[in-house]
Amino acid sequence: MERLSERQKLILGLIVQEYVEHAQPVGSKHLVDQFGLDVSSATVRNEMLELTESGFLRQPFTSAGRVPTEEGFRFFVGELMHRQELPASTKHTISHQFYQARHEVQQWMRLAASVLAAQSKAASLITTPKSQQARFKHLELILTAGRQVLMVLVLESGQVIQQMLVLKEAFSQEKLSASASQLTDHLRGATISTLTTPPAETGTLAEEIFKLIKGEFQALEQGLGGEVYHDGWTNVLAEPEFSDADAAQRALRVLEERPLLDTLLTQTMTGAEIGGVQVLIGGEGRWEELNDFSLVVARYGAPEAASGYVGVLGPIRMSYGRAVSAVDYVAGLLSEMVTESLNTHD
Amino acid sequence: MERLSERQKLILGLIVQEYVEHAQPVGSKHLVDQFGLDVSSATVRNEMLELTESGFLRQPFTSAGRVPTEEGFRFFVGELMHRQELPASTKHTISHQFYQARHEVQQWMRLAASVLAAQSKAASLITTPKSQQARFKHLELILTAGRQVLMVLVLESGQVIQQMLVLKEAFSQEKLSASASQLTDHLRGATISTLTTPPAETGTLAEEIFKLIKGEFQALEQGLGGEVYHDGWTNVLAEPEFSDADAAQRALRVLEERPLLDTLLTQTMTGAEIGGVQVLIGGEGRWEELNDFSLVVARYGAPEAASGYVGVLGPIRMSYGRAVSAVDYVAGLLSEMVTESLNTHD
DNA sequence: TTTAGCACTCTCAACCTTAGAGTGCTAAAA
DNA sequence: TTTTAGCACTCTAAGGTTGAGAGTGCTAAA
Repeated sequence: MERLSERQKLILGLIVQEYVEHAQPVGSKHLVDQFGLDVSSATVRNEMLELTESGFLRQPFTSAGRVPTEEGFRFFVGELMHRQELPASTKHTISHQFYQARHEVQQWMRLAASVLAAQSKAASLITTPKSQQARFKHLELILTAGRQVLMVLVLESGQVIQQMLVLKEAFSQEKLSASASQLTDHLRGATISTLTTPPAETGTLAEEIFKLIKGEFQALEQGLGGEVYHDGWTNVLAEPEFSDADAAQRALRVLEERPLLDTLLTQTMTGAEIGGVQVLIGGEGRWEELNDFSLVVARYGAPEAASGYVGVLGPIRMSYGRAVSAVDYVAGLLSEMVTESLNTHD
Repeated sequence: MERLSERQKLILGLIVQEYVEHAQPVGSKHLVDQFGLDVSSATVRNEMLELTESGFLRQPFTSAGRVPTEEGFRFFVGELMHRQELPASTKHTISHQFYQARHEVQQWMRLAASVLAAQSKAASLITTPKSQQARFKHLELILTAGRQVLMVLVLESGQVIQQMLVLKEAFSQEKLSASASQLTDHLRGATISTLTTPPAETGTLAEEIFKLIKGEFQALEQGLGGEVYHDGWTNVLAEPEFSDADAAQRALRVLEERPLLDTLLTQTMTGAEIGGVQVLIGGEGRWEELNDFSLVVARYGAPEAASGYVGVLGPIRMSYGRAVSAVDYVAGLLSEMVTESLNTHD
């Protein structure tokens, strides 16, 4: 891939900008008129020809204007784009809302989905924070009936896991509470790796519960079972690229086929730091569900504790500047929320 | 509205059946050929003319076949439809899956959404069970830092509410546990109406917590804060009536605009018993979001305890026989789950 | 290296035409 | 009285044609 001249970069950038706004091929004359370039349309045409040969632009048909290719968008995002920060007043309002919702994870999630959809004008996707490194904090056992017990497991991340158990034999509430408090003392701060030695002799109630907790931790480790919050699909269906029913279906498949979303996220985010925003443009040839679409994702959370993904799905000609900063900002807020709830639970 | 002859009912029924299957206007000749009627197409035409005049059928244009009107579908659902029960083997598989998911409300919900979408071939919508009449069961207070405390509130419905509190002054974990167990004893089985007398002298920790619990119950009473699980939008986007982007948008609005869904549900279901399936066809003139769409809803849960809504959204020409029995069956299963979790928690 | 000029290509919208489906009506048949 | 055959009529959907216009690539001059 040859090096682009400054003028070529300028023209590519303007074409992306115009195309993002109007969803229509951009012609050389239009470009000169619109931006008052001090070269003629013929010159622009020559540059466009080169950009086309380099693979950054293409013509939908012989005599239409140019449209950026996936490659073109990728170059734009990588080198040309400048972030469009949210206005300070908007940020202020948003963070205030988050502050008010600080007690309820559900509420952050909904709020984050809604804010992100509104700011990026695309569809937002957010996974619940999941303890990569679940740390034990507290255990309660509540007798329900006979051998049935409700186990409430509190993690340091603030996550509460409830699980109905059927024990091998019946115990009184006193016995259960005693075991729970014994285990709470013994396991405080334990992670999956330090969760190897049972706290008591084999065959006891405590050992039985211990095994169940361990199972729960293992399931958590695999990242199974999180919810996906989302919003803004109506935004995105208004875009012309979704007027094709098939396109809309492909996009929604990302939401409804959980394994697809999981591989999409893990493969896109391998190697990315928490806080780093990744942009997946047009499926990169590997994900045909994302043809014509792009995904802007970040990971949020507290390293080594709990983290989730937050992202935006929109047409390939989405406003990346806005999407990236919106995702980044929301990811930052969510990270704060997670960290805060982590600290206050210590 | 005049009375329909048996033959008119037959013809209306067949037209609905054909239209549901092929999404295209049904002509008189086609009807005779397809079903081997022992009258001529001319006779059928005469009947169709009357049905059109009565408002049950309409012609999209002068010389197309007939399409059922909303009124026609309503008559069909009310008087002609016979339910298409799920095969016993399918039911068996489904109830087995529910049994395995019985411990986790999240999992029922996901499972129910997925099953319902698959069986009805439409989009499913399920609200989490909400305690109409929240009954107190158990309280835990877990010290986190300083004056910050995690309150875990368990309801008899099995619902667990977690809430971070900041107390007016700091207490030890022992003190908190004592208060929690005191309140648990005092409030066992209490509902919002019996939640009037504080358990202790004013100014104590217990009284402070009591007020918070009361606030929590009041929020619950208003039915605020439930999640909506859903699935099968990709099914429904494949239907021709959704190929129009605007139509797809209108349908998704039902999912994303929470107040819309709430009024839709409450207004449709007023007066309906738990277990009764309601069918809202084409918005009935009141809901323009539902033009061309129908909603099949039931309420599930345990009366006087916790209940939610389960329903299906599809094109107006959906297979009502299948949708109604699928919704009914899933509502029944969910009711069992709720009831069971209610009993085991007593 | 840039630009004016120009022939060329291709789409899109508008218009026309035609085939065919399905009707409603009429008058005869049952 | 009800049913049916026959038929003229209406309207759509699909296919084809046309012209305007947009935007190009090339050439040759600046």
